[in-house]
Amino acid sequence: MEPPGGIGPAFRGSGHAHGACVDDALARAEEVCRRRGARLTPLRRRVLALVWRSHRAVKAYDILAALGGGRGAAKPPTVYRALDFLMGHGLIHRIDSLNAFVGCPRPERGHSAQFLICGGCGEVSEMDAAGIERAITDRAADAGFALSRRIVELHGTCPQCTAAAPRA
Amino acid sequence: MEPPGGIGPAFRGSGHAHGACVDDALARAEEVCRRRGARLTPLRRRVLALVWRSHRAVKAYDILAALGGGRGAAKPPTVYRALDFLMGHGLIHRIDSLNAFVGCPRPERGHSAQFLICGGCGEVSEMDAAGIERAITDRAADAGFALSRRIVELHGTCPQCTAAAPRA
DNA sequence: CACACGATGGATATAATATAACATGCGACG
DNA sequence: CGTCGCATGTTATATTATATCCATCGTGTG
Repeated sequence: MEPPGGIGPAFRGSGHAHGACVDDALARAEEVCRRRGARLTPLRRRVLALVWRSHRAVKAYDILAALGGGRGAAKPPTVYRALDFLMGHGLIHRIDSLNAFVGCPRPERGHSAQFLICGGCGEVSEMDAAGIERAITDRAADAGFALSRRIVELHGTCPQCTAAAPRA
Repeated sequence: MEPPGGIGPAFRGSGHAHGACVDDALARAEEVCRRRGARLTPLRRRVLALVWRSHRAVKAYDILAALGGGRGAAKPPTVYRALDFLMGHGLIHRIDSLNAFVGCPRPERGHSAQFLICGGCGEVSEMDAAGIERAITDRAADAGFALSRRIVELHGTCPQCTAAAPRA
């Protein structure tokens, strides 16, 4: 079974049914696209499933390889275009500090997320913390700065990895 | 007077004495290195000055080019090594969402910064907002997550560019 | 002085990430 | 049927970053 999911504000322990988790994500994606008249083509669906293979951030070239990087196979633009589409519809997020991508657990809601990124297991957990959001909004307003994109990527160690660490 | 250029929470207008601003930054860097026994060599100093040429984030390969990218000239590792040194001593910050670097206006203080990045003029303003910091710390603690690096990069439009914009 | 050592930077090569530009297939719709 | 637009394929290249090995230089030590 896959490494477990950092969905929701807490990292999850080991036992979660990741298959169902992926299926849910794909179902939500279908729904979102259907409502918007966007086309979740087989390629895009495949890329989305690959992003959801784990709860870690996935690199574009790993997706490329998984699609079959050899001859007659996928080329970089194919992957980047699919990723652009998925990002455009909020189905995945880019983690800039890793040059990598994670599935969004709540694509329905336009949200501005914060990410907890564990350096031990690599899991990425998405939060939508109103307090952080508000502090940022307030401070930007103080500066007269009109916000567009907010990037909050928090690196550290998740509870499971902290517990598993032999010692400091 | 504040150190210039996007320093402090406010963006500055056009007229500031940038030469003095760079000189100050270099002087602060000398001081920081001296106190730590670190060597701000001519190369590193030159790279730092190039980062400070503007208050925008500077790309590694632009620095490379400015050092003389031609024959007999600087190669990528030279630049990246200098940048690593400067980051290690808190003299510059990396802006992950731009793959670029900005000078740190307050290298003396270990701080965790937030960046306002104007999409119009490209200026980057560093903040150290206690409220944002606290919200992040609290929320990470809630999740049992041990923070190491915090990345807060806020894209948008600065007051000057907003004012200059023809209309919405 | 001779020498070892560590820090610095040079040189070569390549890895990793991303996009530009143009071509092809294919379904919708008049 | 024609053609329009979108998705994808194809080729090439741009951009960002690192690995590895080597040369130089100052410093401390025998």
